[in-house]
Amino acid sequence: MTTRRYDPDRRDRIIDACLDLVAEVGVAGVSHRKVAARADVPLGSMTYHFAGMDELLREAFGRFARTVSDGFERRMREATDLDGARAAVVAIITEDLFGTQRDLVLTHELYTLAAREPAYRALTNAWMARSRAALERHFDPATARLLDALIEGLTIHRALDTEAPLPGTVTEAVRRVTTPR
Amino acid sequence: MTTRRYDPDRRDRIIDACLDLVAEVGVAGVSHRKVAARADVPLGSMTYHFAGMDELLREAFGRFARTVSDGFERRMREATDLDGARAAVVAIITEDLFGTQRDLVLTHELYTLAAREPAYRALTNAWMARSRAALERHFDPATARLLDALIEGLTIHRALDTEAPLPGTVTEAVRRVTTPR
DNA sequence: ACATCGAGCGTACGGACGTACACATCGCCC
DNA sequence: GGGCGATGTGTACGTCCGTACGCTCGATGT
Repeated sequence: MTTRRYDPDRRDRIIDACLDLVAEVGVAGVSHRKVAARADVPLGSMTYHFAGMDELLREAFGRFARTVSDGFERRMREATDLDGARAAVVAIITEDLFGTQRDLVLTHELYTLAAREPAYRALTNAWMARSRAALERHFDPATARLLDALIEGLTIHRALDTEAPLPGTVTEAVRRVTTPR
Repeated sequence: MTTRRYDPDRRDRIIDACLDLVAEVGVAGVSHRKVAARADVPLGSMTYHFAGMDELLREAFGRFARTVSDGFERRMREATDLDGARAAVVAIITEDLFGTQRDLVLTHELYTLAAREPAYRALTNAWMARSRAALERHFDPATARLLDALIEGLTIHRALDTEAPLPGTVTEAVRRVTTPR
């Protein structure tokens, strides 16, 4: 029989399907049924593995945040000196985060949830704490904080503003912020 | 008779009710019925005044963006010199935007829509263009751009990060970004 | 070989949703 | 004053939703 009984990755597959779906149609557009179809699991599996949509979303965004955060940390770890660190920050802004529509959308969906519900804020807190810690390998705490905010803002504006950015803008921004006086 | 026939503000009331509702339960949680109940209009009015939820949301967020943008512009217009402008930017970050949970949530809801659907990106574009123009009363274009991004990032981090900000952080950030070398 | 048990599934139910459309009510013009 | 477009409303329909729950069937121990 081709029954699928015993399939230990099922739970993971559901989470991944959920993330994909959120990226496509937004939190507003997901339903147990759509996720189930996308993950190719029976509807009943949804309530079996997750207490409700909220639990599923929290796990999905937890995974997402961890993934992005890992990339961030790697970039910063690979930088060996101050200029390298600056370059890494520029790369994060212009390549990593701007790169895929998917990550952009998911990030905003998460922020939106976090803005309203404290449960999700735990995820954003952890994420930001990791970013700051990674930056503090190379910069003093106050600068790390500013840099983190700057990364956020530049990323958003690059994504949500069709106006072409002036070349060198990002590099210049990083230089200013990382230059105390 | 207490019939409500002729009530020219009805359309506006619906839009306001929609914004309130979005702030409370998110775009994911709004429905024609809930908006109608909140605005105290019959369900039929919804489809009568708006072609669909999308049209309503676009109008609602258009109004919201314009309102916030007006405040921003006023702040910048009232500043008379460079230091005044810097102080105005600090005030925007620490008072205006961080002030109310409602505005925070609505901003993110809008960004989320804009991240996925180009139709909403027109709104964010216009908003950002106005911000930049207002900043350019006092700063050169490149700096205005950076400042705008910085405002964005600092606001978000203040809102989504429970870690208490170091005092003077914002002031220092604005000083660094507005000091070319 | 087979009994048992619990993990996992399919289905069916009640409710909320958006929308279409027939109808009520109004302002206006004669 | 009374008929008639235009404006606005109530309702009913089909769709899709989440979840509860009884049943199936594979794994395991003997």
